[in-house]
Amino acid sequence: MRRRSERYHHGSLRKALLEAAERILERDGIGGLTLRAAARQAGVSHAAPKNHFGDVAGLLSELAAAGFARFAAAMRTGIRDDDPPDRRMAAIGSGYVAFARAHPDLFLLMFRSERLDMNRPALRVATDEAARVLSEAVAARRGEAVDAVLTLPQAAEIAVAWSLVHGFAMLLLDGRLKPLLSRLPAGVDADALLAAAFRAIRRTA
Amino acid sequence: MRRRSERYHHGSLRKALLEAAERILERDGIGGLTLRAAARQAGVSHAAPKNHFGDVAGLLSELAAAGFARFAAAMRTGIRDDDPPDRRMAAIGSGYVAFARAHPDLFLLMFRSERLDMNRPALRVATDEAARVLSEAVAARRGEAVDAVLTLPQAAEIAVAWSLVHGFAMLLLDGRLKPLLSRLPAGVDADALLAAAFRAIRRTA
DNA sequence: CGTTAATATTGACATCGACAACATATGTCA
DNA sequence: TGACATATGTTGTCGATGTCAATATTAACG
Repeated sequence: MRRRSERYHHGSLRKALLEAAERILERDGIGGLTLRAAARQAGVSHAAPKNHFGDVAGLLSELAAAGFARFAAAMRTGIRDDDPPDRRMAAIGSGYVAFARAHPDLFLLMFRSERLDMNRPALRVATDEAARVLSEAVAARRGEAVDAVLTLPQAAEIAVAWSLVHGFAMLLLDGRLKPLLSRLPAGVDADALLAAAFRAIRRTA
Repeated sequence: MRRRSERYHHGSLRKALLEAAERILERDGIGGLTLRAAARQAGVSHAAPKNHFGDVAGLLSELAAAGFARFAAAMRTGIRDDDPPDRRMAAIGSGYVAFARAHPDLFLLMFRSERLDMNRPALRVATDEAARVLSEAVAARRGEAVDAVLTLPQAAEIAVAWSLVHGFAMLLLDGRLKPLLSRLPAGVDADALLAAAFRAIRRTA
């Protein structure tokens, strides 16, 4: 048995390519993540990824799908079953933004539809799972069961919660909140601003 | 005097390239907008844009700057001076999302920091101008003057309003709200959902 | 053991951003 | 007016990328 680097067949190239891709994402950002770069990082030829992912959208979509699975798990870990609904919502929202800040390039990739293939089953499943976290929390706060069909007020409450945390995360990652933060007293960072935003919403809800 | 297509010097190539770029953006989306494509569309050689914009980030940044100027103007046109503050806020928010829907690819470009050069003076000026629209409206609603330094509640209110409309617009453009909309009664579209979201916020504020 | 399918490599092509060298027009100043 | 410096465009090239076709190697399975 030859050393792995000399073997013609890798054995688990699919997983290796996904790990390579994520490493590149962390190191070089979204711009550095190319098919050929992933192949290099995994130590295979430039055309090897084609067998496992088809095209570049395939690789990115599978990576995004794995990201959404971890994303959903991260949002759930912050909540406890005996938390009051309001507190659960805030915990989920904080988890949403915390994940975006912890894995900024992965998060941006996950929401860059133009480079993804939303028809990939893995990606659909993963996005649905993540969306369910928020949807269930809103239903619980309203004291209603989760149903296939939504009322407009239900949907509006989901849209408000989701848009708020998503917008905050995107603006933060894009550096657009910097001018706002720089006009605040020293020591007030993005976390404090988000917490204050939650309070402002709560006060009026 | 030769016909324009035969002239060596274009005369107003900078403007022509920006117009070409915007047309490509509308027709082919962000992925089709390249330096060479803009040059082709303008009828000049592939290296001509270099003299006016330096690199690709330069062209995209100038295009984004022009977009932000129109964006700020669009948000302002919806408001009337005799409107109550709450109504002004809603009008600005609607204008925000309406612009994103009317010019989706331009909007996405405007917030894609990785492809922009935020150090370009024109872009800084334009983003500041757009941010001021929201900032002033929040100050007016709170009955406070616009000041260089912000209190945390002021900033939180700006962050809430901005994040809400920005998140809604981004999720909508990325197609992420489709599952939510499909679970709503027939006839409820994105506009209705946004209006309901504003009502939900207002009710608690 | 032999055949078929899966997996990986090599080589090629069109396109892109960037750069260098060169061509042409504009404008300025003596 | 005329020469010269500068701004504006063109051509050619380079390395990198995604994709495809052709080929080589291995695994799977009867």
